[in-house]
Amino acid sequence: MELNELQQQRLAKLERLRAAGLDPFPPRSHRTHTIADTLAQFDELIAREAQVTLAGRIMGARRVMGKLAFAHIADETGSIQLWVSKADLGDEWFTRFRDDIDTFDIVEVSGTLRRTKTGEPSIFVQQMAVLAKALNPPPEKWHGLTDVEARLRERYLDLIVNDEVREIFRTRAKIITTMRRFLDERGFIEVETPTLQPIYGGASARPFITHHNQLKQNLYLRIAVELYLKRLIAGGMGRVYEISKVFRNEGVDRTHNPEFTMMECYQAFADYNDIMQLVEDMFRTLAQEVHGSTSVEYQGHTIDFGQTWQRVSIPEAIVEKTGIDIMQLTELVPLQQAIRAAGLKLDMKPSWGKQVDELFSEYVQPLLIQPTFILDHPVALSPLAKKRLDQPLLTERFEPIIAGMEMGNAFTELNDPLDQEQRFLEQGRAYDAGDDEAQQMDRDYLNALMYGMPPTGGLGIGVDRVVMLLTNQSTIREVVLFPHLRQSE
RNA sequence: GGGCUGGUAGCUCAGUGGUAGAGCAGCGGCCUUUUAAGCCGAGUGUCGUGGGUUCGAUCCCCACCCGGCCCA
Repeated sequence: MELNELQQQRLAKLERLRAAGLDPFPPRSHRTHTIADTLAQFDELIAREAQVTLAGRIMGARRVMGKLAFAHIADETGSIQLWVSKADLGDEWFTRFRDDIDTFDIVEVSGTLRRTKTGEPSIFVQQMAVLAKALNPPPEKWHGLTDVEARLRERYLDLIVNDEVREIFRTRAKIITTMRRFLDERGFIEVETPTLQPIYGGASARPFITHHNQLKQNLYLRIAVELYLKRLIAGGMGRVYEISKVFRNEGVDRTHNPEFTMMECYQAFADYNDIMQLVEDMFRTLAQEVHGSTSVEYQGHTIDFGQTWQRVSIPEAIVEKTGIDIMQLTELVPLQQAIRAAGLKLDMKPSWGKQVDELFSEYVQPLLIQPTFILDHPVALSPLAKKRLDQPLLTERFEPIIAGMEMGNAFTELNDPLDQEQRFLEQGRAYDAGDDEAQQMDRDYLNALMYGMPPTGGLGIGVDRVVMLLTNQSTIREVVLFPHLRQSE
């Protein structure tokens, strides 16, 4: 191990502790109270002159003044001041605290509780022990650790010094717990389906490929959970859900990480209208649980989950914002001509469906701040969704959009195996034509549908984006503990 | 992938074609009510990496690596 000067100084202190017969990494702590419990019961503990033993990391500066010193320790529940006097602690340990114990060391202290003259709750330390010597020094005490790259590469340090980061991940856990309880209470059964899949499907994305050595078989990391969950619906499980990582071989930006957490749920004998209701209820519940209110501040906007969401079909929304009527321009070339004629700055796409998607993503989606269901996606973009009976070019599909972000995807599931086969074949043609996000033919899934799958509503929610929304973060990397970064060495 | 921008001490940052700086932290000394404690003293480096130009490069040029912001 190559150590810099500061690390070597700390190592020398560690060796001095060992030389004095102390274990710098003893196997266990003997704390009697967490810091939060201590503070909650503070006056009562003072009244009966209780001896408490607390454990935590020394945070901030140690303020040593000859025969008296102050410091703070923090555990996972809070922080408290140490009053360290030579008289109480004794010469040997006072000197040791001054010379061989550093900021970031994890220590155990025993003593009684009092307030200082400024009223700050403190433990008057009579005994001290080292629980874990820190060899790495802390970052600067006033500015802290702010460099984004350093924070993410050493997320553990970020968590030690940045309270708000720890708070984001507490909230993330609460969101997932609440989501799970919400679904459990509605009779959904949580299931686990394969991460390693011989055929990938359920979304338009490129997969990661891996290899099973013994089977001599290539496998894909799942890009979605969808097709396995619908096999379960065909199998008679009426309501199922899964919360799991999915993997998409795509770039990294403000709203994308190559692995992310997806919640998917499917409900038999429901349609996409029922699912819209479910989404409204779920987000209202999440906001209420996290913020105690149905209204949420996000990046300067107040998002209101207290009322029914707006519902706008894609064709209507596009006409409204751009004047282009995709229902009148149902071929690629005329649509692109209209886009040029309207002077819109837009990439030209290889198919009508992709062009509609591009038009929507650029000129409509960013404007949708309040919770909105965007409805009726083109069939060409929705190979797993049921067609609208009245408009066969469109499907019974919706995407929940909040703060300009696509939060998920849902539809009335296509359960006709013959139509599904045609859709897969069409996807295959798209793939051959160069669309590397097109879906694969899944014969086993068709086989499941051939036993009959009830009319079903399904939903996928990007959990990370929900966490962004409810923790007011503008980038996904702030809500993922270890977001993907290139290797630094 | 493109444009802009950054990488200098453990951290936060300044800086210049002529032997590299500050604050904080750390180190030595003094100090029994501190809260970014105070006072005195000494030290800290692959200036992202590799080439090039130059008498001399951290600085100028080129390539590359790793970030950030914006665009695609």
